[in-house]
Amino acid sequence: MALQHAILVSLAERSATGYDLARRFDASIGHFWKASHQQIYKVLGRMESDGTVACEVVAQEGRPHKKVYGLTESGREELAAWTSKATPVEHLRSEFAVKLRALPFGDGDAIVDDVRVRRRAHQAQLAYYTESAATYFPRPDELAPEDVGRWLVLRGGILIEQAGLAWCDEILQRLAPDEDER
Amino acid sequence: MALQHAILVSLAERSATGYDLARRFDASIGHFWKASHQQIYKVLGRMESDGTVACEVVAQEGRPHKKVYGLTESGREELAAWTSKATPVEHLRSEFAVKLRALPFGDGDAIVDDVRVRRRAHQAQLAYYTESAATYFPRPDELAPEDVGRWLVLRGGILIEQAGLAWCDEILQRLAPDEDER
DNA sequence: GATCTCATGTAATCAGTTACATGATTTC
DNA sequence: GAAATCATGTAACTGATTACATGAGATC
Repeated sequence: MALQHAILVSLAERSATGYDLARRFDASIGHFWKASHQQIYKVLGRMESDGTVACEVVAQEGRPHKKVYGLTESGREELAAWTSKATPVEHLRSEFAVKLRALPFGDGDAIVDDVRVRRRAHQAQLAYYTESAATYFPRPDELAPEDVGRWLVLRGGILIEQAGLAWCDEILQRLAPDEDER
Repeated sequence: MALQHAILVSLAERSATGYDLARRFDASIGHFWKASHQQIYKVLGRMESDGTVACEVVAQEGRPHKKVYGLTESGREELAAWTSKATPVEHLRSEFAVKLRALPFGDGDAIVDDVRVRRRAHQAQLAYYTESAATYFPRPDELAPEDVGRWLVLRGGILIEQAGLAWCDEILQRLAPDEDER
């Protein structure tokens, strides 16, 4: 149940509505932890019962009312406690790797097409991270202490996407060596 | 429901009991797709109902009887059909990245310890893949066609672990620059 | 007139984890 | 005598996805 902790982190950075959180889990923090709005509302509800978050209902003109959530003291404690205990190393789970192993039993051309799609996705994501890094952290050697975490996360994204891209390139070189790697 | 497809691939390579599959999902294919024996038995049961696999009960002396599963014609078709349609690019999900973002709100020293544990895990996994590659594919330029998939999967493992290792090193350099990276 | 944004949820289902259960043989 | 290996499962629970639901205002 790590969505809970991801929400704690996000609310620690800034209070938000469920809707706001859903958007964050679609971008920024969402690049490393996806969550749908349904799931977020459910977990937020439980967290409110637990007392780690609390909300204030804000009425608006011409817009639905909204519930702005923020961390409680207990939420801040929970977050600190979570950082202080080790997170088990997650093993990777790659449907794509399974598919590669299915090469002798399946459709090679379709798999190559799939690799190309994947390659483009890695490329796009890498470009996005690289741009974000240049925009938000133009001087990585002079980071403010509160920015170090975000910077390191971005670096991780970049390294992982580069690895994914390199993998795709190796695969294409093997399976479709004569073709352009567009 | 991709465990189903992982099982199809594994049984296509060689018929097996649920127990055998559980061991494979603990090693080889398990490096890219983990599954417990409980889950495997459950899914195998469903696949038998669906008719993609069939089993033969084999009695043994001094050992429990066993059910040896293999692909049916329909299973082989299903596997081929699966390879022929694109697999959606899975987004990464990293509790570790979330934790890095929690740096300003938590226990920096504990997080550094966590990074060290992770670094060692990546190192061990990388060593394992590298050794496997050297043992099973000493001449990667002269691979038999049926080995290409397994080789490419191994390469992916190596690239991903290298990226993970590099990430850990960058993090440690930032957060604990004076200490030994043991 | 259609689609997008803001804003909240419920219900059903599926996938995965954890705990529980059994029992013989082989190795330390 | 204890632990590991072989071999099979059931049951309860948690986490995540998908489908369904509503409704106003803003933009194209």
